[in-house]
Amino acid sequence: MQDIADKLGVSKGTVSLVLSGKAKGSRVSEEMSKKVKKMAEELNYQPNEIARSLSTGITMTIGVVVTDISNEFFGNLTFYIQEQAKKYGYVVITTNTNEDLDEFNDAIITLLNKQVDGIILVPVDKGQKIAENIIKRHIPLVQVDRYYPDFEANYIVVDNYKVSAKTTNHLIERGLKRIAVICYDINLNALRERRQGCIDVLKKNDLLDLNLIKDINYQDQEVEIEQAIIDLKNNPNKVDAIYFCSRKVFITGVKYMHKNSIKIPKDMEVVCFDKIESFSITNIPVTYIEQPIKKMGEKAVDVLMEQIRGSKEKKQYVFEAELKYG
Amino acid sequence: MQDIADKLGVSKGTVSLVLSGKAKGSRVSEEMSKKVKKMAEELNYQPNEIARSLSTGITMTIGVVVTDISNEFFGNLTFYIQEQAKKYGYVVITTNTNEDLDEFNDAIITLLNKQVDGIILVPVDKGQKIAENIIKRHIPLVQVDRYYPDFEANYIVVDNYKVSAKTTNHLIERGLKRIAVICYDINLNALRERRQGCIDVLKKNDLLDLNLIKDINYQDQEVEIEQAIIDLKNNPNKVDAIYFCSRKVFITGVKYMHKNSIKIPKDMEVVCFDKIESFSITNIPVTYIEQPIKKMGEKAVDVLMEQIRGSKEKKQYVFEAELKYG
DNA sequence: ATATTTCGCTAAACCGGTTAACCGATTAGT
DNA sequence: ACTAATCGGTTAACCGGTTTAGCGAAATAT
Repeated sequence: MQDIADKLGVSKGTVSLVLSGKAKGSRVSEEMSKKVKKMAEELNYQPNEIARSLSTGITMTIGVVVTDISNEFFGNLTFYIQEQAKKYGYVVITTNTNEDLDEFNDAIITLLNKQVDGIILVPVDKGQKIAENIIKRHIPLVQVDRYYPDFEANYIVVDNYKVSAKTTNHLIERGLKRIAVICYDINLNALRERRQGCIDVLKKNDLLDLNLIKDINYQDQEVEIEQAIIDLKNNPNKVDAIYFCSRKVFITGVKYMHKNSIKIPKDMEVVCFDKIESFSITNIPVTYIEQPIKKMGEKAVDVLMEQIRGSKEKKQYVFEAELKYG
Repeated sequence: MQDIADKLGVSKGTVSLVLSGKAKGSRVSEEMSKKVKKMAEELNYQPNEIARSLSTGITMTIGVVVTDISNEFFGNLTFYIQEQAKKYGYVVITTNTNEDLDEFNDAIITLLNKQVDGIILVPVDKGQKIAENIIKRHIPLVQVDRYYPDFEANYIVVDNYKVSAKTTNHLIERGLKRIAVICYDINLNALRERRQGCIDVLKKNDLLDLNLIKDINYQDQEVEIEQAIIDLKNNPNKVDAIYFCSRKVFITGVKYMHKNSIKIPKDMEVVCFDKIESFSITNIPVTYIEQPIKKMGEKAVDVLMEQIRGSKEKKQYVFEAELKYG
């Protein structure tokens, strides 16, 4: 910028005004604007956005904190967030928590120090205190997929309870009676509601058998899920269906059903919370719940942008997930 | 920082030395260090990394440019890159090209202006000129998955030709004779080599039938893949197997095989380049090629870090992919 | 003709850190 | 006892932009 100014015999300020588009307010002559732009082109000037950020306090960067970007659900969510952010001229820094509190903390501290303009995050169990630091720093924040109940912040989620209840009802109407639920024991509303939605409907229909409700620890899921499957297989009364509360438990669960020669759907039917791209390559029938991932990602960015632009209004969206019959 | 200095009646420089850990060189007394740190704690001081970056010219940020982060392969790759970068204290900005040249260009310009310390990218067809801008700016660069042939830059890839040839040989040994190949028409070595590896082996065994080699346009893949499947089904001489050159063609292809009632493996066998997580939920047997994604991601970061730290030596790694029998 | 605006641009402070040069007071060396 | 090195810190320039206040000249108003 100084180079351009020197070559043209003008001041750095003038160059800045032209190049940042603030010359319009009739502050700089058309003629000078042209000259500056031409010289910038010639010298192949590339702005240093770090300097700009320091000066303006705006980094045009948002932080995204998800559980695990290699997970199909979060990969898709992040993709749509990125594409939408791009429309606003924003760039995103993504980080993974692996459902771990320390990693969640590190991610947030890093993002805050990097001076991101806003953060979209997937809450981690017991992480509310940590998330509050974001609010304290007055950085806009949007929660997706889950949210902390008594936390005054934006969120975008689906109605997990409702769709789980609906799904369970659907299974019961089809004549299935002994329905198992396999769900992470993570104490976050999204998972809790999926589990509870089933349980409540089962109870109402007098079909609840607590032996069929399996809670899985995220870190030990491989072994615990296999054990759950074996348990269900050995249950004296035949189990009719298994409701898997997320795609990861589903994949692992079905793997062990195959391994233990449980035939789908002959022996048991399966339901998966989340659509999996490769359902289309498998020939087992699976009932699944499809979340509007694209809408969620885009809305998360839209809400975040409103907040970045100064809105103080808290937005809390609950989308409907769709039940698809396999 | 100035606040801390004022409260303590010392200079900003001293505070900086302490907080940035450069006080060790016996430049600042232990006593003063303690006081500064304590005060920093009390005031809940959080460094502004943007300011630091402007001053040092180091952003501790790397850029990653992939085709599409929601794709399982790139999602995994990005995940391992992020985890490895974290170990170096680095953060990553990810962007998607969707295999589009303009988006590739935008991504790179954005990253450069954001002053990233290095870039890991998945090349896009015809993008070499664009990628050269990175070199011109003296920003370290590592290509993954593919690379531009006459481009003096680092890369991390697998031996696509070799494993494709090996796979084809394996199919032939098993008695399969009419082997089809479905591959994107993208003019990048990775895809070309996968295709050519098959073709060469088929030719050598006098089994090559060009009608069975299908080239797919990335943007129109849905229709073109379906057409290819129908073509193969209607081929007067039964086709024994289809080699799909990437996971996305595979998923789409198998979907249309189901739709057109082609039984796997009875009617045709299938081979997929890339492992898919949900192979485990499907009961069709699939031979697949597993790339060492984790190693590739980690190595990409390691090489990039070497370059960031000043190494001028170009590193070019070719890993072996593994053939897995379904 | 003089006062007031407007125009087009410059000067300089500022964002929040880093760091090289420097400086006075001790300590060490001969 | 005099010089040199070390210690513990300060000062101020610098990174590369943005932005406000201001200034001389030209245009307009009175």
